[in-house]
Amino acid sequence: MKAPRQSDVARLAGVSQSAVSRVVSGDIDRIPEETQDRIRAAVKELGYVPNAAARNLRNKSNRLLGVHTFESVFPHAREDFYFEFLLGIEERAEEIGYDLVLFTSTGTSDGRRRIYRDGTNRLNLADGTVLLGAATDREELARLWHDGYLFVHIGRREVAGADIPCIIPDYVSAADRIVTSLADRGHRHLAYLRSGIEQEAYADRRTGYRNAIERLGLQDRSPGYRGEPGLTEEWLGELASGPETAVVAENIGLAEDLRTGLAARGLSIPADVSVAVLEGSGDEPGHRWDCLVIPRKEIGRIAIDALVTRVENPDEEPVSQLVACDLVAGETVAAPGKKE
Amino acid sequence: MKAPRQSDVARLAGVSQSAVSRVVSGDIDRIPEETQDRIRAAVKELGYVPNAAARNLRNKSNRLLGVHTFESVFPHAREDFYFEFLLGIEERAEEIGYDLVLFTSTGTSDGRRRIYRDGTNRLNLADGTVLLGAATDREELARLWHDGYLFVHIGRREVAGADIPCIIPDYVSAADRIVTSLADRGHRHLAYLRSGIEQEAYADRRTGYRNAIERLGLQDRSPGYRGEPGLTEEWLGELASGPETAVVAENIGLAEDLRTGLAARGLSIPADVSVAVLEGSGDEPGHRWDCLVIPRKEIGRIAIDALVTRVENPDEEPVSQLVACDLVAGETVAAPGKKE
DNA sequence: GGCGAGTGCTCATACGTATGAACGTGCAGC
DNA sequence: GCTGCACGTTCATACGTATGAGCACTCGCC
Repeated sequence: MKAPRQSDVARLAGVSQSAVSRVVSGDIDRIPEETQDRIRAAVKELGYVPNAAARNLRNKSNRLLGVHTFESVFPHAREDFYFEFLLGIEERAEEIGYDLVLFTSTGTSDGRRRIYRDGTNRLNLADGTVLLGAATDREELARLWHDGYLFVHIGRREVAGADIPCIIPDYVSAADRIVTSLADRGHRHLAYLRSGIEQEAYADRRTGYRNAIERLGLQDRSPGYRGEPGLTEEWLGELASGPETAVVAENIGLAEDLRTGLAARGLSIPADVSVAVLEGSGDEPGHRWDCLVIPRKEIGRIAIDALVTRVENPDEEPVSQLVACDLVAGETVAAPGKKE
Repeated sequence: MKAPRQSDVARLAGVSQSAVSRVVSGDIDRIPEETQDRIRAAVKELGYVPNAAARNLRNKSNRLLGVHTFESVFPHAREDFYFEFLLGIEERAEEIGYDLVLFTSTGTSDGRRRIYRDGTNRLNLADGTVLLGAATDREELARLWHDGYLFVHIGRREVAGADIPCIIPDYVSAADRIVTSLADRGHRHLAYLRSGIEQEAYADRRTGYRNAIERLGLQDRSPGYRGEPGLTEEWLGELASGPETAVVAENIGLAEDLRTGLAARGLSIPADVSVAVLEGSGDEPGHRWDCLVIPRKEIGRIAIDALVTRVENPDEEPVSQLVACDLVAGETVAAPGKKE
């Protein structure tokens, strides 16, 4: 009942184990057709299948790529956040013949996931790993990098002293282009509605916004991208009474709040104020925001390719990649409204 | 730069490789605290992590569970079909400290996935595998079983000569209860709307339906569950002119078609005809069907538990499990209508 | 003092594969 | 007939781990 080995096949075919190994793994330069056939017949008869663990031990490659998130992979609240990335990851892995390991064994009781646990890094089971998720643990990332482990991260992550290879949605350019398109529509006075999130992706949004404002000589006064995060009454008041005709919001949640707040003041979108959002809106019901589109599936595919490149050329310097985000027109941007 | 091995740790700690092995794998009965500490310190200093392949080769166990579908795991059209199963699978795997391998390397150019490919069964990399999906390949399933590979299948699958261990949504009972509830509402003449799908899950629906009809002495005349599949004009005609006051449809698609067909004849649901569906309807927009609920997440969890039980007790007879489906009330069943 | 029972550790081996080196054989060329 | 060479095959080993068996030593007890 035990699985047959190469030596079993060899005995049946009347050859040595190494001959079998050569045939099953394709190193057949010096093995005549006839012997090959005999070996293949024996393989078939015994139902031999190679032992992956032994192969891996012998070689050093697994054709196994890891996927690690610091939260549950199949997510609950953040469903659309991960899902599309995974789509691309799976699709590309399948195309190039790699399997995927979902690291779920690293869960702790508090719902977070740790890579290192009692000193053990389970990730080393795979040839390399794609890391993703909002809740990245910087310390672990740094340690992983210092250990020389092969990985790429989806989304930009900066850690002092480490040069993390990332696949980065180009928020800088997207934010710039969104501001530019508002300017093209005639808006000269903008406001930026920021969240409380301090993360590279948000820093990039702010950079892109600021760049465009300065380059185009637009006005971003109060409330401004430098202000306090969140949507306060004070912020709304300034916006309502100020000259701003357009708002750029960091994410959909903020934009929704903004709509409510404006409505309470008798202002509507986009008649009075145009609003663009620096986040993909997906297919949520309700108004269609003017926003950017993160090509998540594409990014997943690129991440796999980048990882495999690293796996196959371990000595080359890792390199981060920018991925362009498209802009999508919605119903929330118009020419400057009556407010002006 | 190469990953440290137990022998490296051993040298540093001034002990033998086997002592290191004993400590890292917890066999410490006869190793004093002090030595353990020295070894652990060395482990930490070198950043030693066990080599999964070697462990697996030696042990035969990996703490790695496979997930194989015969279609793309992260699906496109069938999104909700797989997704909830995966949720449960991941959740449970995390709880019990196993990792998951998504077998994506087995894709063929035609979009299907094969387990066996040029004689190699990639699955044997994992300790065991959860198989799921509508497009199960019977032949591969049989071969897998005959090879003694450890797996469980989500959904009932029968293959001649093999006793496939399955986690089975109890469609028999659910269909029975749906008919019973229709009878309780006063319906005596029912019709069954069948799809063209010939699969165990549909056979079970039909069995449950027939059981209840017979047990309760109800009438299922034309068009009946034995009839031709699909919704034909003829079928509709018989229904419209016959005494039936309720229809049990095999799936949502059929039910939607039925609604359209009835409307064309001036009949509405549930005023004229009550309709219950033998499939979960999810959160689709539109009318809320009276239907059953497949506890997909729960089934995913159970599948993992069943698989792990098999992995840990390979000698025990594999056993299939039924999982009860709840019924959910919608807006499509009422007391027998004016038609009667 | 001799013996049994623990304690702390090491030795040696097996798991299944891949592969460079080596070996034997037959044949062509001088 | 000896050398060189291509061909077909096998030998031997390494990959990193786990573990039963075994060794050396100490302690307690009669």
